[in-house]
Amino acid sequence: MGRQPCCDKVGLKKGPWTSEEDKKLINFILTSGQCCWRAVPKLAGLLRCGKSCRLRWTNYLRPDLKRGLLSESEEKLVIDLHARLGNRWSKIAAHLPGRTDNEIKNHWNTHIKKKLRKMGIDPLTHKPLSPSTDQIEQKQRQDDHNLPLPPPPSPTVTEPGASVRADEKQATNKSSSESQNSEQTTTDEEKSITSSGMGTAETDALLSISPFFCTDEVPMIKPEEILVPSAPAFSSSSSVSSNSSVKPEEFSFSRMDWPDASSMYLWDMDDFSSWDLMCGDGDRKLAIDPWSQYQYPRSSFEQDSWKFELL
DNA sequence: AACCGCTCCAACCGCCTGGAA
DNA sequence: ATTCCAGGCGGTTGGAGCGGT
Repeated sequence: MGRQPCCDKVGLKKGPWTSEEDKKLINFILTSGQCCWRAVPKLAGLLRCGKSCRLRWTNYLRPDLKRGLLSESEEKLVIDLHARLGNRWSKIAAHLPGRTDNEIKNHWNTHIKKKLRKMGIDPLTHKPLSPSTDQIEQKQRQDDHNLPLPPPPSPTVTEPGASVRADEKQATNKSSSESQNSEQTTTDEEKSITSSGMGTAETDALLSISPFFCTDEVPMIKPEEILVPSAPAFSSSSSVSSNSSVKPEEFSFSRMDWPDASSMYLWDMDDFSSWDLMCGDGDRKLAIDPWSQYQYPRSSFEQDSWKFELL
């Protein structure tokens, strides 16, 4: 028996979200809280499936999201966590306030993997690339550059047609199964991983010896500037959506400081500069323009009765 | 200016999991 | 014990943006 689709897909919109849709979703979530995602599109007046709404919210619209490239320290933490947890991005994201699993996954695939390879580190095993792995990586680079491949070696040496991706998948599965096998220990490991405890000795050593591991293109965000929400309703992990019924009263924003106004290029100001949704009751009002936290001085957000907590 | 190739990331897809009935 | 459902998760893809020619 086949699984039912998560929603009736007939007539539903797909693809990039418009600012109008974002507004509707944000307005709905902030006024009604996160309830049954399947019901959200209908209640919010969106022609989207609930899953799409959930992803849009958790990966992009959540007010506690930190934007921009990962900082050096965050990258190190991701590398360290990946060495311990494998491709369990949501678990990794849980250790990086304001980051989503999707974001970390993308950053891993587009930046960190390459850096590690340049450093001669296998991004799957976090160990120095073996000669055989080197061959695979070379093949990968050839693939990347669309160079013609040499004829496949004998099947006993390397699986013909075994792409790096398949290889990675195997490793990922292996990693995953290993992780599952060691679920008990993983939990313990996770307990031992904290934001302040970033970087295993190996990772630090690798980072320090490599001339290639350059994070200078990354805007620095000081760890002490990272704020986690004080209300449990908005944990930084992607599992936040499991918390149901977030009421505006329970909102607390993390502070996302940007070095200067030039960082605002990240936002499409044409889309959002002009709207100003408000919610709340009585005197307690909250500007729910999620971007406003980047546009206004922090003091703008400390003057109301909303809770903010600086770690 | 036009084309091409590459990079990056938002969004989608399908499977998995846990809880309720 | 079984089925169904909603949410979560990880892998993959499509297209916008950018730089090079």
